[in-house]
Amino acid sequence: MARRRTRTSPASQPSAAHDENDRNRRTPTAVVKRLSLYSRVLQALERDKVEKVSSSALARLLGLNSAQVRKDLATFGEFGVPGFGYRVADLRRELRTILGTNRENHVALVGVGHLGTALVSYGGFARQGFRIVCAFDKVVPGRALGPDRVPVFPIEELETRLRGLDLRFAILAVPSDAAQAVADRLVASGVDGILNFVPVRLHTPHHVKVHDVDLALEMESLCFYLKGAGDDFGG
Amino acid sequence: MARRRTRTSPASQPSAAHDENDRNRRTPTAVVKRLSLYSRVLQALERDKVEKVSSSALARLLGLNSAQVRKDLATFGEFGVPGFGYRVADLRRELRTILGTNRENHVALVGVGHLGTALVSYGGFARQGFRIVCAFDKVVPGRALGPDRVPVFPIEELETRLRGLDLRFAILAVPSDAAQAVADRLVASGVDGILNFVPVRLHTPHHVKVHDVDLALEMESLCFYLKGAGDDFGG
DNA sequence: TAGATTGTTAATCGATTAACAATC
DNA sequence: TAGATTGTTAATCGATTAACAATC
Repeated sequence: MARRRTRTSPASQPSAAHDENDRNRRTPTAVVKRLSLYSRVLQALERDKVEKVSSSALARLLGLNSAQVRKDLATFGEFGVPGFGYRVADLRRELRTILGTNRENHVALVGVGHLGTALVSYGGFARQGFRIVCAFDKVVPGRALGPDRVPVFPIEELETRLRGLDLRFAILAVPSDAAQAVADRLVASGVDGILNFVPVRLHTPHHVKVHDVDLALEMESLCFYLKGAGDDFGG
Repeated sequence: MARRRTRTSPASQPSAAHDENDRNRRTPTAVVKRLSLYSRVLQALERDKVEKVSSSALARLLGLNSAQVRKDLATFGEFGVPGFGYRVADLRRELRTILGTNRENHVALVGVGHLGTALVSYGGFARQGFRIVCAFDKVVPGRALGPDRVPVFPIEELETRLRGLDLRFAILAVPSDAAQAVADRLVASGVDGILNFVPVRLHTPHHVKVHDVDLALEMESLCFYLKGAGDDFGG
């Protein structure tokens, strides 16, 4: 586990625990997104029995620069072997540990409308180990949801149901006018990560991480790049 | 319509049409996303009968820097009045024109699984003028989808059905292994904007704009920031 | 006119990339 | 050893922010 190179200034290192939390907080979203991409590519390579991969091969697969790949990976340790590359299985395991996807993560869903219902059955979450274990809505449908028969509880029971669950994630897919109130209740129940599908800026305490997914906004961005590209060129 | 300030070098302007397309292609995604956000905030302000807004008020509402707001807006013209601010209705109209959301945009949906079905009924698209006018799937459900009764056609009919529709957007929500083939057919049918929900990097001609929405990736990013923030602190 | 706020320039900050010594 | 590829430094590029003259 010894480092191959000495640090420029070993004296400047704060305590280890503080160090890691700090690094996690400070790592830019762009880097984290790329880590997830690497992780997924490595999953495919491992499935195909590829044993080693170089930064330039990874870069090519994802349309990135190889220096960027090396830099991203080197943020968290020295996972490669100079002159050789990275061992696929090892690197994948490291990345999953870094991302926290090396174990099953339980998630609550609030808002069982069309989108919420679709998300329960969405295979992509399960594939990365995210498991929706319970759902809440104002109106409770007669039956459990999706292939996993996820139970749906009335929203009034949010606090009591979450109490024993040790669950830190929630997916928010309620109507706009309910979003802030529900978010407050989730946070009070110990949730500190919210994947927010509601087009509203949520106000939450500092330690809570909100990730917005705004489908209409994605559509509008796309629209911008299209608009004009082909108008009125009487071709 | 005269500019208030002279350009540093008026001679350096290329032809107008080339100029605009070029600008659209070069405008960074981050700026475009913010334009959509401004547009949405202005929609709310207009609904609340607010007539004027300053860059600093907009910045506060969205958690941005006021200089950034002014710079973003000034990219496309001089929409403000020094000493006064921006007229809400005017600015909103300008932004919608820039984004291309000042008119109804027709969209095709390919892949009517859980996610596709949810997207048809998702109110957020309709609210910004995006209308899903037809859908395609391998398996055609017995009935039309959602409140608008969107017809679902067999995927074989993609080319013939799209022929007369003057439709430039598509939403892709098919299984991973079908994604590239479907994208190719969409492009061949004249689609040049794809909102891609499939976790696969699509290869398309240069003029086609693909926007990836990767739900599992968003979840993984969130997971990174959570992991570690509270472990093992026997509190 | 005095006060306010724009559009823009210059300074800062951060992220990407090129280059290369270290090393397998 | 010779060839390859890492981790890292320094250079480049782009995006954000501060500051202010222009102007309503």
